[in-house]
Amino acid sequence: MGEPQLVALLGPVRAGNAFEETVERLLQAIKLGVVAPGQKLPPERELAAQLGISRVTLREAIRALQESGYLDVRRGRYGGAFVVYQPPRPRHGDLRRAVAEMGAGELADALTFRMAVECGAAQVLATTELTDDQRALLRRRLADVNDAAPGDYRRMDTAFHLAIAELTGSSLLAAAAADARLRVTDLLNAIPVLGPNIDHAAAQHVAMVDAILSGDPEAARRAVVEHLEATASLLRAFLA
Amino acid sequence: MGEPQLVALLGPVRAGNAFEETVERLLQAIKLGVVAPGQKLPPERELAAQLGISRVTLREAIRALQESGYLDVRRGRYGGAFVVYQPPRPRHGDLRRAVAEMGAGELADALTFRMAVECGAAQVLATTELTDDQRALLRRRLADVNDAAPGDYRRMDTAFHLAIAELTGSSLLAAAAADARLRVTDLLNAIPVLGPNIDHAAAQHVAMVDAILSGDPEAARRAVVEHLEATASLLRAFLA
DNA sequence: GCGGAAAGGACTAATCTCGAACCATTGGCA
DNA sequence: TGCCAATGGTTCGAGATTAGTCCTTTCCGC
Repeated sequence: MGEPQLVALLGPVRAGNAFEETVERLLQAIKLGVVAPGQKLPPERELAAQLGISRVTLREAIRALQESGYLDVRRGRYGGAFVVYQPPRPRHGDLRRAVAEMGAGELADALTFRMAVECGAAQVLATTELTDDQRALLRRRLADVNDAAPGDYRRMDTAFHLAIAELTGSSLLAAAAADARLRVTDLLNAIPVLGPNIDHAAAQHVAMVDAILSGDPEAARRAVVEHLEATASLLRAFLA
Repeated sequence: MGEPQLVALLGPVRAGNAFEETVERLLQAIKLGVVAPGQKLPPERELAAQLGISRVTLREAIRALQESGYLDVRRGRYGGAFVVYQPPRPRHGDLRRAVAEMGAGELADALTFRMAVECGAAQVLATTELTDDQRALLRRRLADVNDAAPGDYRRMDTAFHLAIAELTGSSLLAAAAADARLRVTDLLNAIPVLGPNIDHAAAQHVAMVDAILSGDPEAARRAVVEHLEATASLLRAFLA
C-alpha cells in the first residue's frame, strides 16, 4: 500500500438523483427542527432557488413528504408547506432498531466524526475573541435548552450545539457540525428524554459554555468529550 | 433572529451539473497528489462507478482536463489517463494573486475549518488505542515528508495530514480533512518550498506525531495549532 | 363583494445524464 | 504472426431535470 486511498476524493460525486437528495435534505431540516412544527417551508420558488434545483423537482420531493405525513401543503395566499411532524415519543426497542438499521461501522464513523468536529469547533471558539453579542447568543442558546419543554428539547439541544460551530464564523465548520448532528438525529430521537439524562447534559453544557467563555480550549475539549462520550457509550451499548 | 439560520441545510443540493463537479473532483485529486504525476487514473468504467456517474459524463470531464493539459490519455492495453500536471514553481506575486482570488471571507472560513477539523482529528487519534501497524503508518508518513524531494514535498505533506484523519477510521472525518486541505491547496502551492519553512514544519510534524503516539490530546492540540497557525498567519498577511 | 397579491398546480420544449451496446487501438503472449 | 485482453472511443434511446409560462386557489383590504 504505497499510496493513500483517499476514498473521499474518488468517492461518489452525488449521493443519488436530485429528487432523493432533496427529500433527504428536507427531512433532515424537519427532523433537526430547523423548521419547527407549525412553521412552513419557504415558498417553492424561493426554496428551489436556495436548493439549486428546479421547482418541479422540489415539488416532487414536497409531495413525497406530504404523502409520508411530514408536511401539510395548503394553497392560496398564506398557504405553503407546513411541518406537521412531531418526533414520536420513543418506545422501548426503537433505539436498538435504529442502531441496527444504521450498522456498526457507520455508527462508529458518525460518532467519531461528531467528536472531532465538535471538539474542534469548541476549541476554536475558546481561542477566539468573542463580542458581547456572541457571548449573549451562546448563553441564550444554553438557557433555551434548559427552559425547553420536553417536546422541544432535542430541537433546542441541536440549536445549542450548532450555535457553537456557527459562532466560529466558518460556514464550512457549521455545515460539518450540522452534518455530524443529523447523522445521529434518528438515534437521539429514539432515546427517551428523561430527567436524570437532562440534568447530566445540562451540567455538561454549562461546562462547555464556561470553558468557551473563559477562553480555555483544554477545558472545552474535556467538556465536549465528556458530553459526547455519554451519548456515544449509551449507543455503543446497543452494538453487542 | 429567533431561529438558527442553518444555511447548510437549506443550501444548494448540488454544486453544479455532474460534468462540472466531476472536473472539479478530478482536478482536486490531481492537485492534492492523490494520483501522482506519471500515474494514471483508474480505468474509465471503474472510475465512473466509483464516482457514481455515467461513463459518458466522466469522459467529458477527462477530455476537459486533457485539453487543459492536466492529463495525457492513451488508448489500447496499458493505456489510460495519465497525470502530467506538475505544480508550477511558485513565482513572486502568485500567492498574493491566489489570496485575492479567493476573497477574505472565504479564506478565513477555510482556515478556521481546517484548524477545527485537524485539531479534532489529532485529538481523537491521540485518545485511541493504536495498533502497531497504525503507529508504523503514521511514522512512515512522517518520514516520507522529511525524505521528500522538493517536487514531492506538498504531496507528501498532504498525505501526512490526511493520514491522521484516516487513521481515526472515520471516513466522514477523512473526507472533511481532505475537503479542508484542498480548500487551501492552491494557496499552499503558491508558497515556495524553502529550507527554513520546511525545518519548522518538520519539527511541528514531529511534535504532532509524538503527542498522538503518547496519547496526549492536549499536546496534540497545541502542536496542530502551532503548525497551522504558522501557515495561517503567513497567508493572512496577504489580506491587508 | 371585488380585485390583487401570494401562494401552490400543471404543462411544455430543451437539455442533461444515464445505461448499454458496440467499435477501435494497443501490446503481451502463445 | 495472430489472438486476446484491457483499455479508450462512439452512438442511441430512455428517463431525469430544467427554465419558462400560464392556471388555480385563497384571503386580505378596499
